[in-house]
Amino acid sequence: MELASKYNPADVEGKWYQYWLDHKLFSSKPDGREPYTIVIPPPNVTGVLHMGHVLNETIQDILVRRARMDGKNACWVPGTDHASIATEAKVVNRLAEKGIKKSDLTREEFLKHAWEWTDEHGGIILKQLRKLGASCDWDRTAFTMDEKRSRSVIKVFCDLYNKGLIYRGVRMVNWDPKALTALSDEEVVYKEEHSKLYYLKYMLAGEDGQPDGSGRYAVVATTRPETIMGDTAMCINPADPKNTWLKGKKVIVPLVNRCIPVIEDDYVDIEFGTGCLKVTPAHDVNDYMLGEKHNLPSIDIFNDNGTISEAAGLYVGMDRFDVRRQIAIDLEQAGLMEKVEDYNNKVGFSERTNVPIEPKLSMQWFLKMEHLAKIALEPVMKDEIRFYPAKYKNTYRHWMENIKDWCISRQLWWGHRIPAYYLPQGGFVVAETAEKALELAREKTGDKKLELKDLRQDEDALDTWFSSWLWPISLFDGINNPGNEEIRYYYPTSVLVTGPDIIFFWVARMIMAGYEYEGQMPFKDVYFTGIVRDKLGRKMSKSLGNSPDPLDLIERYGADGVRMGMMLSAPAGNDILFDDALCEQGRNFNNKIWNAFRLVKSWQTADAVQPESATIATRWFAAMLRTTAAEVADLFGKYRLSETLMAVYKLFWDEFSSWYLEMVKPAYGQPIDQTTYEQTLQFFDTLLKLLHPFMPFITEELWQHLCDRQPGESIMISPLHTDAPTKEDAALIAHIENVKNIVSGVRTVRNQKNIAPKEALTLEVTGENPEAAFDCVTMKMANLGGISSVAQKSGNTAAFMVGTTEYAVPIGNLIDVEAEIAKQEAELKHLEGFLAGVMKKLSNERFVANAPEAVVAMERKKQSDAESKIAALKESLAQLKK
RNA sequence: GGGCGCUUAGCUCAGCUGGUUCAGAGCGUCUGCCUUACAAGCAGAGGGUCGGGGGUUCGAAUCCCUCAGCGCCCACCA
Repeated sequence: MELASKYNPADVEGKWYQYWLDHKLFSSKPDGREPYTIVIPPPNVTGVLHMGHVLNETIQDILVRRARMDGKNACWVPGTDHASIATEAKVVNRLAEKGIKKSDLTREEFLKHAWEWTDEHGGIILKQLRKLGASCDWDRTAFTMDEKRSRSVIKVFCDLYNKGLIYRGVRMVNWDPKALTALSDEEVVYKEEHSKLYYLKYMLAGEDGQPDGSGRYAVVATTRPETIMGDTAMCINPADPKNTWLKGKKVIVPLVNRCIPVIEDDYVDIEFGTGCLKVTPAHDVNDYMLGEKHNLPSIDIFNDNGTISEAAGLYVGMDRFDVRRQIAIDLEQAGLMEKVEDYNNKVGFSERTNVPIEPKLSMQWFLKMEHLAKIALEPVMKDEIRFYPAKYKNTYRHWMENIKDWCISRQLWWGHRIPAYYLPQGGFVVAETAEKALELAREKTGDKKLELKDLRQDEDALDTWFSSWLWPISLFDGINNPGNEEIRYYYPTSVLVTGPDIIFFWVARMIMAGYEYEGQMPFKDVYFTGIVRDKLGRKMSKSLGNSPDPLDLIERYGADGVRMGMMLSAPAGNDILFDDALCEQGRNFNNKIWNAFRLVKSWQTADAVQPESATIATRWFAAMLRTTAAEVADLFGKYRLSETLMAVYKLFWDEFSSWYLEMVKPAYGQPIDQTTYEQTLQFFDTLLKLLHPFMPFITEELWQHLCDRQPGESIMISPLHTDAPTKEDAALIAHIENVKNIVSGVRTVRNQKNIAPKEALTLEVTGENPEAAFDCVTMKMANLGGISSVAQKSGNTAAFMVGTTEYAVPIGNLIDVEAEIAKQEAELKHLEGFLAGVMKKLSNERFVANAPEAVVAMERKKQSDAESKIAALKESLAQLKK
């Protein structure tokens, strides 16, 4: 078999992915094994793969693949989200391009377009995931709006309604004037804006003031002068001395000339502006509260699209921002504007359409959250559900403890339609189907002649998250079919991998639904990833053009290379500074593995006795492997994946390739003994398995080549088994660590003296040789002709220390006495300083008295070690100076 | 305004309940090598006193206080 000297991912990735699919290796069914379940955070159905997905899905795939090799029944369920508002916006835009307005279509016609769009673009992202190597059980692919999921949503809505947790009412909500729908509080993003603070004159009514600006007036500071048409009161703080004169008065709204009362409420901040607040109950949350409290009328001056309504009387039909500009001019001209100041304030924007939201009174459906928050808080605080990193527990608690009711209705068509049916005689019923609704309606009204056509279903759809929050349950049909085999087996899921930005949108609500509908947590662990940024720390964005196309990266570096690049810098919860160079490192590592494999497979075997150096090498590497495998298992348990990868990386590159393979490598053209060869293949097998979760493709390719495999065999389902490290392992590893240091010492001498690696040297050990048992390894690795113990090293040597032992390489006339003296004197100085520090500690009575014995003993050992090193150095220097 | 987190080598980060191998890793840098697995490589080297200040302690990167800078989340100040 011929292997190219460079690994080419394109040759193997597609092949093995198909192989895994063909042999159904991703599929999972309940059985006697321990389940390991992950549900994918469903990407938007019409979305395309971006770097955030790559991070998230790579982590999930690593966890799932590892669990599979640990002998668990791993099930990773894929799917997509209908993303109500986002998708509807896309469809609306697309129709607009064709010159079609949404308002010209019926609901049915619009939905037909939406489904076409979904069928056309839907699932592209899932196809892209396959390129990454994602081992999802594709047969389970779900959609939040497919039949089962939809039925679950409707059933849950009805249930919550019947429990009295869902209600309908007129409330102040966040209105998106572009999407023409209400939003939940979580969908509003506040941004700092440079705006103006306008100081408006409100003339006193009656004898004191005149509408033309002469006479007495009060000044109100506002950022939104365009809302004055909705003013129904002015409010002052009763404790505000500078405004007492206004008590009980009436003022005139500028331009509008409406007479409104001055009310008093300690809500008003005396320090802000003039201490006078205009009250617009229809267009500000706080004003709404004031309006309720003081029984003020409410004038809704906006249309749904943000233009001024008839009710305003002025500027009718103009856009809200145009009015702001115009009214400032008009106020100025009327002499009713005292001044304008620059001002920074926070403005709420719609998360999806990015237009400023308008607080608006409207009839919406709400879910009461108090009960749900209560059942969901404790399990997280008590670590029954563990957050990684744990700091998000605080965030979670704060939200849960300050929770408000969830506005779940959206004035959209793309989504789950609210199953409420209005009756001709008023009122409504809530039922899972129209037929059941009719039954209920007949019961409720006593009118047996009611027909389906008499009922009118609510036009609104549900918030997208009202389906996502059921995801871990609905994927196993636990809502429609409670207690079924799948839900019992796979639920609760093992871990949720997601970003902290959706902790409220999704994570918290899934926990609520989990306890409400399954009586237990939806997942045991939550792994919060960071945000993927570019190497300068900027968020990736289309406008900056700093977001690489994942598929392009895969083409350049291979999927394994990209996965590794991503994971090299991905500690849980920290932002990821992504750099192509990391993928390059990943690709290089692939190549390293590839070439190590080529070396091993190039060896011819012979029926020969295993050399002692190889015996030691295999014993040592076996110890190394056990030790690292244990470390890896531990790190996996803590979700410290980048560290896990680094541990395996170093094991393969440094320990296996640079040390082990060199230790056992036969001379050029020579065969290797059978024992060592088989042992090496065994090591390779385990190494590939340790690597497989991180780099599935190359490991499968090489594992298949490692020995003859049967069709259907695969590394991804072959168990990873390693023994626990032993005490002897640690001792052996420590010895070889010394050997490595000795070898490095000799190599440094070679480097400094320009001695070719081929030229054999000899080594002198002053005094007893502590690593004599490993001399054969030292000799091979450092290319030494011999190692001898001497009482005193010979002249013309380059010396170095390992531990407390002095080693010397005779280098004949290559010696540079001056340089050698300088080097040793520098070391001597350093050691003397070190010893002085140790002595200071030991001469401190309080240290000796208070510190634990072991610590004091350690200092004593440091002292004696330093003293013996110093003695050796002094002797060596004396000799050099002769 | 409230809360959380961060500040350790040029870069990205690890250092848990204070004391052995505590000043580390990877990358980058520098030097020498095309040595028949790998130049996407090999061998070697240099580099920080742990943001500033104070405190607790026999002993602090590690605990406490404080200052500075950065980041995130939440909040109705018009």
